[in-house]
Amino acid sequence: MPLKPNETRLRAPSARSLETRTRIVDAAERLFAARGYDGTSMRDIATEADVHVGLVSHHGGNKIALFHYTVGRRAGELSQRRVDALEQMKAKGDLTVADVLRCFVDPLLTLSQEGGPQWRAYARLVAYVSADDRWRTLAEVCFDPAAQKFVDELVALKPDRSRALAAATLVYTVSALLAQITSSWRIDALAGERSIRFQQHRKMLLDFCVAGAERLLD
Amino acid sequence: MPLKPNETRLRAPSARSLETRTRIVDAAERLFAARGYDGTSMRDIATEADVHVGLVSHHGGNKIALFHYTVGRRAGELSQRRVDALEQMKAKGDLTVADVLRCFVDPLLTLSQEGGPQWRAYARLVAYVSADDRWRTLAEVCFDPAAQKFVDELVALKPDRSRALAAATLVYTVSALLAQITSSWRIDALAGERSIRFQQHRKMLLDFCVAGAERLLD
DNA sequence: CCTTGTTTTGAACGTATGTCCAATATACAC
DNA sequence: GTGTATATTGGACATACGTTCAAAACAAGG
Repeated sequence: MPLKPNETRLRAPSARSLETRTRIVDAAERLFAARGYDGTSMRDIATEADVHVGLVSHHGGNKIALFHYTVGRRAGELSQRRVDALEQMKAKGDLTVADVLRCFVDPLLTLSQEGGPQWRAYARLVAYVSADDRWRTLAEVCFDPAAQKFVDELVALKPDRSRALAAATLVYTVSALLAQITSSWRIDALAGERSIRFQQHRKMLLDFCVAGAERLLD
Repeated sequence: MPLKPNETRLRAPSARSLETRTRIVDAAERLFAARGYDGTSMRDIATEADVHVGLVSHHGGNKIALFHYTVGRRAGELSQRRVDALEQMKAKGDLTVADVLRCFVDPLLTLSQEGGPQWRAYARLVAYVSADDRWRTLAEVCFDPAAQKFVDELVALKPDRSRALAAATLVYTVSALLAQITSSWRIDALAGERSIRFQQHRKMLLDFCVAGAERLLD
């Protein structure tokens, strides 16, 4: 996916230029994730990236193109990790419903926790895009292909159940996953405890979703 | 909760004035729900309400006050319906975990489907506020008191389990509920079916969440 | 009808926005 | 070095924003 569409160049971008590009997109990622599309101005991005305003347009195209690129940049890697995990699990032997959900949930959950601040920001961005109807087609392009594969896998595992049940399972699981990423503080607040450990959160999330999935599909 | 704080009047507002107020807040509710806070301008609201720009400020105060009021306006009624459902269920006999979740989920789910277009918009607004960290304290004020009661109820039902498990149960359930409201089209899309019936969606949601809750709490 | 308080209008304020363009600076091929 | 394509700067553009205010229209009590 090109940063600017129809970009015809005679020379390859310099190393410095590529670094600037990255700084701009990283800044956009953080701000779009934190404040949303409308809450983030091109000037905010320029300031965050420590760069002149015109440069944001020069490297990222107009605002909406930059947003699309920012969302799409890591979408491929995320999907790849999910599908890879699924393939590896399949190679090991027969799949269970729990395996399928784990392969879908774990990559984003782990990256958001241990993939550094940019992946943490990106996970929030995924939640933002998934929640807003305005980005519906963008979300379909970026995330639905992988999601379809996982629904297919669930259907293959439980061929006597309707596809609607598998689809609902995945959507509820995604929503709980994104809630875990964006609102784990809320669980802590309602629990009256201070910052429950990550592995405990992960276990609760997977237990909840696996049980729900088995109820719908068994 | 007053629309404008510290409003000192010598006369009661006229019927026409009250109707204008309602038109403005209803318009704000629709637009804030559809486009978010930053995506909605005061002029958008004025146009949607078919009213002069200055009137929005006059009736609603500044933008943030209007937003707070819009979110808060139906929060009380929603919480009341939830708590009422819980009390009625308790009066009937011993509660189950499934009962508690149903009492929490059903009011918003039913209102969003059968409460008219304004409640449908409000349900989306709740999802928007719940998802965005920026409205964290607003969400706490509007929704946490009722949520706490439901966590308390789960804890009372399963006193040997940690409060963190009950809190996680409720957060995951809320996220799935909001996903159901805002993204049921996504379930349909992944399922490859056209508009599954509301009652079927409701049953899938409750089955999923109840199973997850029982796994975490039993 | 006239007074008084409220609702509505019209229009302006300063500021922020996205986008664009001429200019300068930089990097690289020859 | 010289020339050329790219990267960066500075600054402008029209438009949109939230907010404010004086004046006009309105409602109601005396």
